Amino acid sequence: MSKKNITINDIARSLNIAPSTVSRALNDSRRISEATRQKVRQKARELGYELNLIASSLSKDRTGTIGLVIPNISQSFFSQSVSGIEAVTRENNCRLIIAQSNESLEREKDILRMFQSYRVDGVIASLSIESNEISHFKELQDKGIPLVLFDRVHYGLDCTKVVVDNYEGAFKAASHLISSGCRRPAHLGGPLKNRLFRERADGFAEALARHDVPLLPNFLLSTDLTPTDVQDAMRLWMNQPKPPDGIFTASASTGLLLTRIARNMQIRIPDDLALITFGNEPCHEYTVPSLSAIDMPGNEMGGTAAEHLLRAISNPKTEKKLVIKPLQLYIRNSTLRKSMTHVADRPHPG
Amino acid sequence: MSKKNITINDIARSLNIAPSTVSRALNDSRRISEATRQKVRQKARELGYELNLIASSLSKDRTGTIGLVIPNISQSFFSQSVSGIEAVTRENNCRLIIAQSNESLEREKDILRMFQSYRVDGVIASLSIESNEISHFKELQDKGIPLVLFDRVHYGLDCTKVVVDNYEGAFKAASHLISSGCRRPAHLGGPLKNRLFRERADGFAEALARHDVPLLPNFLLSTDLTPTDVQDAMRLWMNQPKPPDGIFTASASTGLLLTRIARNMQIRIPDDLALITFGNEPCHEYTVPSLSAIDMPGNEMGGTAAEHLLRAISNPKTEKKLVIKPLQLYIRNSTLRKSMTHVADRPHPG
DNA sequence: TTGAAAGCGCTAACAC
DNA sequence: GTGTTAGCGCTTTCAA
Repeated sequence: MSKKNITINDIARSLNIAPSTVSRALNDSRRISEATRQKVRQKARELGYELNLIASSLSKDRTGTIGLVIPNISQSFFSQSVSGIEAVTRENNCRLIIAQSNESLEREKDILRMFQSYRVDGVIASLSIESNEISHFKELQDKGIPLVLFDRVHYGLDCTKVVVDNYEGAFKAASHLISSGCRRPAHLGGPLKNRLFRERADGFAEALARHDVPLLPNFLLSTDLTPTDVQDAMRLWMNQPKPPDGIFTASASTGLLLTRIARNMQIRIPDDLALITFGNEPCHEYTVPSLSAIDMPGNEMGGTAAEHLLRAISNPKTEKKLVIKPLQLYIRNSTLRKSMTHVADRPHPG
Repeated sequence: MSKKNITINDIARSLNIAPSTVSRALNDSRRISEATRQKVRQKARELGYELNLIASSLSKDRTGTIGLVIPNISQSFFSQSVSGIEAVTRENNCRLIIAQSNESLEREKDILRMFQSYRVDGVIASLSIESNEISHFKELQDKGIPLVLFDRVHYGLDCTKVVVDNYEGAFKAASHLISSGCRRPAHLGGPLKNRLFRERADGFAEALARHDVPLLPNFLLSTDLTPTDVQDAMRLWMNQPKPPDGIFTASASTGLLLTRIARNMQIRIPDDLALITFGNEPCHEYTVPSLSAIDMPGNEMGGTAAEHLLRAISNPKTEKKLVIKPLQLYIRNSTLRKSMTHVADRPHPG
């Protein structure tokens, strides 16, 4: 029973003017008299006219839509990013298509194909774990579609990238462990083929070196951070005569898992083992003890990525930048050791 | 430097056939010879042709896109729903536009307008808290756009709705409190103008009645569930001579808040106070104690909603249904009281 | 089975 | 300022 949609032709006819005039009136063109502008807008409201974005897109060869690919929307970092991106796109009234790669390269390729078919004006992406190969992004760029990467970026792509200083964040985290009294800090890291994890590992190692704390054998692990990996790492470490007294993990979820494993192993945090994670989930405040973390400014990173993309869309010659966002250290109870003051449970700052 | 996009005309020209033939070949029409079909597909691949969905949508008057409005993607229930919906839409190769209302009615209206402009083929929605008024959805339906609601539904709308049995879930939760030994259970509920919260409150009350447990004065509160409300409720209850010995909260996040407040008030869970929440967040497993919950099958609800919508799109005469999904009780440590066995920390079933 | 032609609703030259 | 006209890339009659 769908009422036929009202078109500009309907408005034109009922006003005895040309469709193009209606279009101009509706688009706030300068070459239109105020009188007709009013008249048209009035009639449009009266008839319940809604612009057909599809037709408009086809003739303008711009859809006003940007595509977003993220690995997984349920990680709070990414859902924050989405909010940041949405805020900006909305402000510039441009639409957003979101798709999850679920960490699959195949899916990521599919999504980009879909975006191309959709003729999105630009793409924002955070790479899947599997994406070592990036030809699909290159193809996208070859078609002239602007691209901005954030967080999980690939330096082989010539585009604006919004990242955090993983090295510095890891350095901060490790330094914090040390200043909390840890003398045997360990790092549970991600796959080193990934630059992001390499930087985190390097920052960790450098902090130890800088503070004259020895990096013990096996105390810097690189794994895929699956639950099994985490379990194995803990077993390996805790079965040593002298296990670590502090752990810096390369991902937020790993930290949560660690609290559970530690509890089951009867290891007390922070007394036996301090813990700090790269990445901050809301849940970090609710665990016992609450978890210290390096917080990644998802909202802000998303916003910046979107701003850069919009700029690149309106001016393809826009310079490509590497934007590095600052990281903040949230100190909670998981790194407050015996000797130190206890911080009452409360929401983290900001 | 954008390579011009290849069109079916390019293919047609280079093959010396008509564009319409190319279209038929590409769309697996039946009225095409296998030979030309092959030829065309071959050439298309060769030239790197990608369908222009915009043009296709305009001429078919179907976009193959459905719009999704949810209050907030960062609640795990909703991000699960998104996954469920995505799985189904993807299978039927149809695209998804996601937008968040952020619990704002104004924003929700905006989004629907945007969806109409986009000519989405259908809409799936979960209402914002503010959406008592639903004229914007009625307008959508008047334009012939199929609508399916899930979880946060409005019974004034004539459309398929996918919900859980809130009454029964609350009944289960309260019964569980009672069988865990609570004799003074309380309910921290949401705004009663909202049917969903009314049902939860009713289910709670009924369970008490059924088990001959008295519902004490002020032990069934209706609030907006803001952090302040939760704080106030706890103060009210705990200052009583005989405070509750078990709480059933109407939302998952409220439960998390409660654990913190309880800890600060030196109230032990579950010994002094058992706790169970309507809604289950991943975080529930990591709190100490872990939190018992009524789990809402987000993934499944989303999937069902999507299936129904697709059906309604392909056949507008499809019967509108009320689908009620079963709820599951996850028993964790927050309701395992002194007398009872301790459940080791581990991932919940399933 | 294929081609020719019209049209989806809008925009943008180009005239007047 | 406004109208005329010609597309945007595809689908879909209708003929052949």
